[in-house]
Amino acid sequence: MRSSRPRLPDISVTQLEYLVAVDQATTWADAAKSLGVSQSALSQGLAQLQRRLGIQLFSWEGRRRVPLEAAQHVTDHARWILAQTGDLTAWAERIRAGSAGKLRVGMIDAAAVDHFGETLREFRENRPELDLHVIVGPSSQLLHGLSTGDLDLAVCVQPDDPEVTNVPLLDEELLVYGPPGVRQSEPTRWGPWVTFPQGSLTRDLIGKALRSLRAPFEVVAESNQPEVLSEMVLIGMGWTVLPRIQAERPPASLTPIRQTPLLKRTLVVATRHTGLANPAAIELTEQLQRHATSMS
Amino acid sequence: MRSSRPRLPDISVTQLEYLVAVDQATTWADAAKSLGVSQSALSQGLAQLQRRLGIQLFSWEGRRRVPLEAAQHVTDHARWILAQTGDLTAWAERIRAGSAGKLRVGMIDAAAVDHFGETLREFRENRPELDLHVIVGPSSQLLHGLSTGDLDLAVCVQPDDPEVTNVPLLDEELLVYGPPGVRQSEPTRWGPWVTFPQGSLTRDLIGKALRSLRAPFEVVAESNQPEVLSEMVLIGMGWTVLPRIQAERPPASLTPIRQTPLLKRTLVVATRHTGLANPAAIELTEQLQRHATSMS
DNA sequence: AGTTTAGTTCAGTTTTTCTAATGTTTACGT
DNA sequence: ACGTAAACATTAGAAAAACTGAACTAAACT
Repeated sequence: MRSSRPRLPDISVTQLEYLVAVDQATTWADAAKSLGVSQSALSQGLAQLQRRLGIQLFSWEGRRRVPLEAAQHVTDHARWILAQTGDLTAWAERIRAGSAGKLRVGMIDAAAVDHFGETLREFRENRPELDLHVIVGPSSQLLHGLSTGDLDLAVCVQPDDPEVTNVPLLDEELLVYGPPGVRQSEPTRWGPWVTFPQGSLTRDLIGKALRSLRAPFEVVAESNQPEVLSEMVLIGMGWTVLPRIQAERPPASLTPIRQTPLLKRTLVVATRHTGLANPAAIELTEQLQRHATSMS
Repeated sequence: MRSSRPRLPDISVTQLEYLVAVDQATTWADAAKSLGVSQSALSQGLAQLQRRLGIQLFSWEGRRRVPLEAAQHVTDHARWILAQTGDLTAWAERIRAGSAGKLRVGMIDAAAVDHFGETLREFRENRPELDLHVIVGPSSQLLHGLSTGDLDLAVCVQPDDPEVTNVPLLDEELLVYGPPGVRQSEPTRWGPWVTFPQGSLTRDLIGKALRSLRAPFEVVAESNQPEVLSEMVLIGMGWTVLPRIQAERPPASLTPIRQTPLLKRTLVVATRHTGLANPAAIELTEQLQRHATSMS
């Protein structure tokens, strides 16, 4: 299993950065500016990348370049590689700085507010030297942040993504809530629904659970904010499915249609699996696990 | 979640190549030769890498350089990054060549010979344009090959490695075999054992299973080749645990101590999880799955 | 002590990548 | 329709990076 690779054609990290930048900016000139290089450098760099890979990544549409399908694949992969090299330099930085450094954490709202607010506060308090940054958002966004290297760690709904390592923290029970005055009835007569937007992992779980009960899943309103969903249920827009902790809390407290949960969702700590783990990330994970088990 | 990274310090792919080359060669001069560059280039490149990372990777021992502990971590990570960029260029090459290309497959002996020999033959026959290369070895070696980018796909014992995606193929039952003439007895009186060498995944499974039966696990002989283990049992060296298909086959056919299996091991298809999958790898995986299910 | 070995350093060259300026094509406004 | 702006390419030259060959240092052998 001796390697002796046939020497990779030198695709440079810089060129991959160009590719990602172009994907995020509206125009190549913008992308160049965001990287602090000339527009010419970016243009030449991308041309070079195409030559080295030997495939076309962009085509023309009027006076602007549009990514071919191939470009999207390469860009995704490039993001991943950049995240990895980022891990490498970040790790080196930590070694140099004697293990303090930076930790960027993502959390879904329920985790940040209801389950682990206290954990987070405590963690931050105990490590004043750590540059801790917390981002709250839906799971899908957090996972994207992980894969682009914008986050080191995320507490989110358990994903089905092999590119991410996850360790379970706790199970949350989700119940069905209807507008005030609605009484028990068979699932087939439930709905319509107000719930999380498309792309939400929790929405997918809810959809699956309802379908397996033969309940219709017609969605009439969407929001990522559970408080908004609660309000909509209260004003009679429709039904929803939420974790108890989010639904049965002032100011818009709901009462469930039935006490038995519709489904459970598992909250996990997700990370890029890297051999070069951030010690702060490890400690936070351990602390989260401790708090999670002490809660259940 | 806009990225706008702080621009990575230019860790170059070439420098990472130097690092793994140095790790594999006995001397830096050798490493340089294996890459086809001057020894001076390699020396300067590594010096540069240390400066960019800001940490020391090597120290002195007499007139030669020895890797510090940090170097090992960085090297492992570098291997991974190189494998990923390798995937990128390989993918591009496939696109260019109209989806033919190269596929390097690893298999453990039982898979290559007993379970999937026919599958492999058929696959190769149906794709004469494909440059297929098969390597047979123990699971641990195959997994290492995956992580270094030397293999695209491996059929091996299910590993516990988050860096690798695996899909189960089939379960194999492993039974306990003793020297000729030995009769049934309680597990505490089994052994001594001839089995796979340290580091073998299957050996670990066997060790665990035996311990849970309170059977002693004293090993008196080791080999990666099941035929060798069989022979050793026949000449009375000790006991062993093997898949039925490998133990009960001429020329050295054994009979099990008891009919109930000691444990099951799961064979899987393992790959690096890359968004840029090799279509040939996908097809082979599917074919393996079909054959596996039709067998059970 | 003399020679070989392992790796560094230096000077000069080649390669790569950059900037600045200019060129080309398309879109837009009046 | 014509001038102008926008989006990217191209070119030339400068700057940076990477490489080679040769000289250099220090340890290890003989």
